[in-house]
Formats: sequence, structure tokens, C-alpha cells
Amino acid sequence: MTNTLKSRGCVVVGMSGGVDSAVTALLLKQQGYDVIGLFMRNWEDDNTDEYCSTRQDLIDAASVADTIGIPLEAVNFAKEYKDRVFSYFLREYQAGRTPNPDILCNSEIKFKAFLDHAITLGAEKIATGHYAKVQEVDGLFQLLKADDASKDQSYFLHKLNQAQLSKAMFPLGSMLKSQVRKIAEEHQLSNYAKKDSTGICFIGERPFHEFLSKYLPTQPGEMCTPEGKVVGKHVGLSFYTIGQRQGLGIGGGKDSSGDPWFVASKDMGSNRLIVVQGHNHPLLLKPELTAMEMHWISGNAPDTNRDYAAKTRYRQEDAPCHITTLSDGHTHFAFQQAQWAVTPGQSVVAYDGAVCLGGGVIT
RNA sequence: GGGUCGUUAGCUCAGCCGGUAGAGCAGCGGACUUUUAAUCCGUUGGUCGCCAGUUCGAAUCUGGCACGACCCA
Repeated sequence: MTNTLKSRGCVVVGMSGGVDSAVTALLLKQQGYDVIGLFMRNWEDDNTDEYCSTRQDLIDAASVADTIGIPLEAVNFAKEYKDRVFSYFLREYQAGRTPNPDILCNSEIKFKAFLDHAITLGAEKIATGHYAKVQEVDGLFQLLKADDASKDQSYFLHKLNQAQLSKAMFPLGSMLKSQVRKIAEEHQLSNYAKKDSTGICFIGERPFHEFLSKYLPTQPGEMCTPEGKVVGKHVGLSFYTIGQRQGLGIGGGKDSSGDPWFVASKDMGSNRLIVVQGHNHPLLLKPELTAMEMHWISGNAPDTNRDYAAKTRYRQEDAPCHITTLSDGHTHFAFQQAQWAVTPGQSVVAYDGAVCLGGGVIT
């Protein structure tokens, strides 16, 4: 209702305090949208460092909003995050799996709680600093990879549905990260040189072991080779993931090749961690997998007569594969080449070239 | 009781014919990265079982002792 005549509409931009979302807001403003910045706080604990960094993020977001000339509001979805994302995260780890909370964070928080809130603020769409693209083809919304292949985040967004994508804008999708920083610098956005944030969405980077142990019970047990030879001790199966090398503490050993050790699997029944030696051990390679909770962005499974590509974890090369829907509702992926460290709980995401088709959780 | 071999970084081991020690793994740090990993780069560790002898000088030669493994009785 505050729109001027020449406005192209109201867009709420999720601002994190980082460069990406700052430039997102700037670009939309330049394009003539009525832009409202919205800072989300979704995690609260007594960790002082975390409190300070979140506070700094808010200061950065406010500074940038001021420079660009847009209003900035703050919202707190901590309860929603805990209920819809963190509880799942803990449940999965407890079950010995390795979840990807950021995927849920996008579908449940950023593109649900946040989106709903943005609508009440009068927004027609929301925008984020994600590196991905949305495209409408014949009334159907497609999610595409970003042009900057090294920053592509479509993997994290594969769980979005048509309604969510219809409201989403990703202005950085066709840009390179280097360009984004350059624009930020040219427009004197105070955070132009701020380091990229990593770590679990909202929770941030922190000693993972220590963090998890605050929420999960520890049940130490044995580390064994597939033949059953005990080669070490583990602190609790939840604290390891398939393909993990560091933190095992195994070195040397009699009839040992001198190669590093990796986690191959978990035996929840006997509380044993199965470890193998050598990066290319056969037990670390899987030519196929089954996925559950499959979500297809278009609403329908793709044509099974064709082959597609899929990645079993973020930042991995897409691997050619054949996809079929099983009678029990699960989806089967058969890869042309065996995949390394296929991990239950992680998401497998399918692509048809640059188009993200959707994905599911590896069983 | 006798014999053989072994005892070097946290672990497994290399160290020619003597000149004060290296590797892999582990660990630690960094890079990369909005999951967990992987990967890449860098890096800390040892008075070389103990005692004595030979020598200008011994992890490296000799003797003794202490452990350990195996073998023969």
C-alpha cells in the first residue's frame, strides 16, 4: 500500500548480514522494487561467541540496509526452527544417520515461516542470496543451477515446491561470487569483504562433537574392520559419518598398509563402527541407492526412459544415473559409476542438465 | 636350560660399509565449504630399551642387563 506508481512490487529480502543477501537487496532496489529487509534469528543459546556473531550479523545487515536505503526488520523463528528442523536433526543423528538440516531449513523456515511472514508484510515475493535460479516454463516453475558452478546451492533448495518457487527470487543466480563482492565494494556496502559463512544454517560453525554431545547421549563402543578385528574405540556411533577419516585416531597397526582409515558403516545393533583402510576400499563405493521422501519439483517423477544425473552430497560432481520409482514408493538410483561414501540421511538430488528435478533422503 | 631375532616419534616401521635421525598413519593448524564428510596445503612430536666399552665421534661396532617374539630341549 506504500507502493509508488513506478514500483514493480514489494519484495522482502532475507538479510543475513553477509554480502550475498546485501547485494541481493541492492539489485532489487535498483530494479525498482519496494524492498524490505528481514533479518532472521532462529537459534538461541547461552554461547557468548555465538551471541556476539549473531549480534554482529544484525549490525552488518542494518548497516547495509541503511546504505541501500531500505527498511530492516527482525524476526525470530527460533521456536519454528527447533520444532521443524532441529528436532529432526537430533532424531536422525540419534538413529545413526547423517541429516542435512539446511535443506529442511529452506523448505520449512526460509520458504515457509519466513515466506508467510513476508506475505503479511505485503510482499508479493521473497528473495534470498542463494546461488540458484528460478524459471517459469509453461506455468511450471523450475529450479536451476547457478551460473557460478562453484557456488551453486540448488542442492539445498531441491525440496521447494511449486508454490514456494513461484514466490522466490534469486537475483544472484546468474552472477559470479567475484562480481557480487565487486558490486558490494562499488556501492560501499560495509560487509563487502566479510568472510563467507559456513556451518549449519543459523547454528553456525562450531566444534561439532562438543555441540552434538550436549544433546545426544554417548555410547562408546568398538571400531572394527569388516572382518571383525577390533582396531580402536569410538565415542558413540552418532558422532561419525560414512566416509569420515579424521577423528578416528587409528594409525599404524600390524598387517596394515599405512593407508588412512575411513568409516564404512555403522552396526547399530552391536554398537560397532566398521572402518576400512584406503580411500578406495570397495565398501566405500556403492553403485546404487534407495531414496525415501522423494520430492519432485515439477510434481511428477521424470521420464524413466531417460538417464539423468545426481549427486549424493553437496559439492559433488553430478553422476550419471538411471532413476526408477519402486512399488513401495521409494526411488531407486542406479549410477553408471559407483559413488563414494553414500550416506544414509544425506540427500540425493537429481538434475537434468542445469535443471534441478528434486531429491530425497538416502536410506 | 640353550638358541635366534627384535627393542627408533602416539601407532606401524626405514635408517647402506659409524658422523648426533626419517616415512606412512594418528594428532594439530589452515584452505575449500551455508549439512556431516572428503580433498588440498602446512606442521608439532624422539637425549634411537638400560649400562659400560671401542672410537675424535655410535641409533649404527663389542659386552652385559631388562623386556618381547619365536625355536630347540
